Amino acid sequence: MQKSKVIVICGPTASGKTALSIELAKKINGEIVSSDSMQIYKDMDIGTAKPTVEEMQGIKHYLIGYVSPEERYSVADYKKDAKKVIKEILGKGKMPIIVGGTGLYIDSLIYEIEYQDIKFDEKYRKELEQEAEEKGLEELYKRAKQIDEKAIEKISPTDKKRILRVLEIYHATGKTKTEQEMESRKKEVEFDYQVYALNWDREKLYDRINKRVDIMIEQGLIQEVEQILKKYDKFPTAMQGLGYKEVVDYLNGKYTKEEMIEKIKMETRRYAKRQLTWFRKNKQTKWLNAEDDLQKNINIILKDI
RNA sequence: GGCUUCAUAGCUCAGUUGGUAGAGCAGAGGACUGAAAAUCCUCGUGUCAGUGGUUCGAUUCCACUUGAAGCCA
Repeated sequence: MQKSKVIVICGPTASGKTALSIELAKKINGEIVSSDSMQIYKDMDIGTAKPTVEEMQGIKHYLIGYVSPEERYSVADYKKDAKKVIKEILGKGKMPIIVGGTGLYIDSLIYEIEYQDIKFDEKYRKELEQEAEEKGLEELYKRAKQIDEKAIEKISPTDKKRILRVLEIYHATGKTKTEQEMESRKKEVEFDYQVYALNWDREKLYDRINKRVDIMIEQGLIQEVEQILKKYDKFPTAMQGLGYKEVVDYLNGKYTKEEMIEKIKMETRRYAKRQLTWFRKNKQTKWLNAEDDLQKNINIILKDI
């Protein structure tokens, strides 16, 4: 049996993914599945540039604003949620369009990465962090190397997150990261993913990013953050979002408003660069010039389906 | 108008007792499997303001020019 087609539209932040995907969805009876690690959260609208109801033009969007900022969310959750939604859309006879900038989330789908059902061990994480603080990271690096020498070859001795992860995987499953990763890619990819990436001339993209940050501030990003801080009291991952952590620092008096705005712009530009590095890795991706007419790019996609 | 100080990477500045120079930031490239908007790695040639002079050799010393800052009138 032939696999169902699923469209994927990725690209750096502020590249015009939202507009393209909505126009495309209107043409092909599609529905949109977000693949954005920050848009999943409730009440974080302005800073994550969630599409507004008006922008959506009646096109159904999934996986946006459905998780509390107090919750911990990971790729494993995303993979499960996204697969469910894609099947639901296909079940209605519609075309799923995956849209977003979180490369890790997109890869979990297009490479059909399987995540074991394990729970996050808050206590163990804290123990490791404390140990890293007291004894130094080298200590943990050595231990991780004893467990999984192959995995550690690719990890820098200063990359705390990945060192901890090697230890955590072993602690939770008794397997090494290397073993776990081999097992995670055994399953055949279920759908026929057609991946497109949007890009701009670098300077133009940076210009769009800078302008977008100014607009976010005008739209009330600072007030949005204040409300979130009032409403919730823990943020395991949500406050890593660009624009959020910087506003929090500003509210704590760490910098002036102008400094904060410049910082958000700079960090967002860097983020866009990292996204491009990620998307370039997939050689099957078709690159669309976002500076071209929207219809022209839509026609390119239409030819493939 | 006079005096003083300064002019070095996109920016802020080191430095060379005369042998053509290096940090931080910015920027670029890369990695990435349960935090990923996170985390981490690599990368520094630039008429040393301009024109002359001294010298084997000047970015460094001298003169002039230009520009900036400060002080005095």
